[in-house]
Amino acid sequence: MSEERFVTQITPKSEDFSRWYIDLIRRAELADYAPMKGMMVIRPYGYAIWENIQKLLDRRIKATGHVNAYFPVFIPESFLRKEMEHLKGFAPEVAWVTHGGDDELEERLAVRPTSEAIIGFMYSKWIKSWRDLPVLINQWANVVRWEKVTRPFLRTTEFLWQEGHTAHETYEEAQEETIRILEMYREFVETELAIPVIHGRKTDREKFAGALATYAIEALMSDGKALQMGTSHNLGQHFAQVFNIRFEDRHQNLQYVWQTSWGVSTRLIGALVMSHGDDSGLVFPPQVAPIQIIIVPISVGNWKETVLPVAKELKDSLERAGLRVFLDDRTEYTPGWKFSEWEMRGVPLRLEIGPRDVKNNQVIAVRRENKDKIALDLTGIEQKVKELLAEIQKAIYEKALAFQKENTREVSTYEEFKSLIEDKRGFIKAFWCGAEECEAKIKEETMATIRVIPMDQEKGQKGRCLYCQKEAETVAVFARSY
RNA sequence: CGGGGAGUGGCGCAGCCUGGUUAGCGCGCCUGCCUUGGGAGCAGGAGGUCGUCGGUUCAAAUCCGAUCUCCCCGACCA
Repeated sequence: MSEERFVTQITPKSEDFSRWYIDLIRRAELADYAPMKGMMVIRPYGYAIWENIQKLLDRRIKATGHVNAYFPVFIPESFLRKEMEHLKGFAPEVAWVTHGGDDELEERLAVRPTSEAIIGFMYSKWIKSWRDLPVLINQWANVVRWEKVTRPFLRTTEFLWQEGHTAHETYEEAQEETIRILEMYREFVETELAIPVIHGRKTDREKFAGALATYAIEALMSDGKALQMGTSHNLGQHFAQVFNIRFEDRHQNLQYVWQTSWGVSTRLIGALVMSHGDDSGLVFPPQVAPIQIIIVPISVGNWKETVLPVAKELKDSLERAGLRVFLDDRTEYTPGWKFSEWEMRGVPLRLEIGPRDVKNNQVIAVRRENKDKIALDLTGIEQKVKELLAEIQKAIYEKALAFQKENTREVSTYEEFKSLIEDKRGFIKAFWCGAEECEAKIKEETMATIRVIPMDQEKGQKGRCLYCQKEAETVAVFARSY
């Protein structure tokens, strides 16, 4: 029954990818449109994923010495204006508060598009000595950017994220932090979200407004387009100079601090959908799945007396083992209906239990990602289920990795590049001379951009620039992107 | 922001061109019976100021204008 489609309200992925994406998000109740342009409601089933992401990432943020705090949602216009390069980057998408009640404000307030400015201001008050450094603060918050084109999770007017903001004594320390976080994001996304990424530096054209350098993790969605999943910026002393964040160093010299900032957002949820989902619906990796195990009792005969008590006991014991379990004992739906429904919602493992299974002291386990069925003995099932979930997590990652590898290609000629980007998309590795002009022309002619310049470049490699044919030493990864 | 398409019970649509009593259909929902190992069946039932505002008309889902929202393709964008 592998090719049968039980869920008919969702456009098949192969037919229309973006329609599939939107249908799925709404049908699976991850999110729904709000009545204001570009805004959405993250529904409980979707928010549960965010909570799992928060929990798993926050743990890592704290483990690397950071602490959480919260800064204001409003930022005075003059603060943003202090840093023109930064403001220019954001100006078109800033939402402004002009009135408090009926009274016009003396100064407009920006609804934060990001918090460098307000945090920079506060840091200037808090940091006086090298003994105050480093400052390692993270905040979980919402931000607003008035985007023209919006899509649920991928780009919405308001979104949730975490933003880390650190201040250091030296450039080297700040750079180390920038890379440490990039690596933390890479490990987090690959381990917990089961999405393989490439990581590297952004070109000047693509970097954060006001940063010295921006690094990013990028993943390939299953339609062959790239999605930026997290960024880490070395801000240098730019904001320190603007907001006068100075400290007296170990040799009694007054110096500007070196800063970083970094973030990931609810876009990660969109990435989960687009990386792992299939024609039957969502596929969630167990680590972040809102429900890891769905128990479906097979309702035949006097199942309420025979099957249901065993199912309840199974649920309790799995919950005691620390698993997220839901027992679907609704009588108004048939087992078959429930199978399809929970597959659509991406639950990684289904346990079916009927009278025959009760008799045999077993359950039928069905994996979401490959639909394999196996019988599991009820005795000691907690351990077996945990192992199975770990296997599923790994299998989902391996599948995505295989896809990424298949769709990462190297080219040497521009003709080859153009035809690949048109038919197959995916990541394309090619030499680039470093000129912004070549980058711009390629984008104009093919809609592909440089996603990152990978960290792991071979030393001393030489080739010719994809566009201008001049000698080049840098390989860049190109793709069409979201 | 430019070009194109679309808004009709919860969802998917028909009706609109050519205005005319009661706005249909499928799915879903409710009640009952019967069923339940891959989205069961039968019977009965509820639910819509046709996105919103205004105009034309004796009469507007239908014609005209404005506006909001969504989708697609571009431009823009950490």
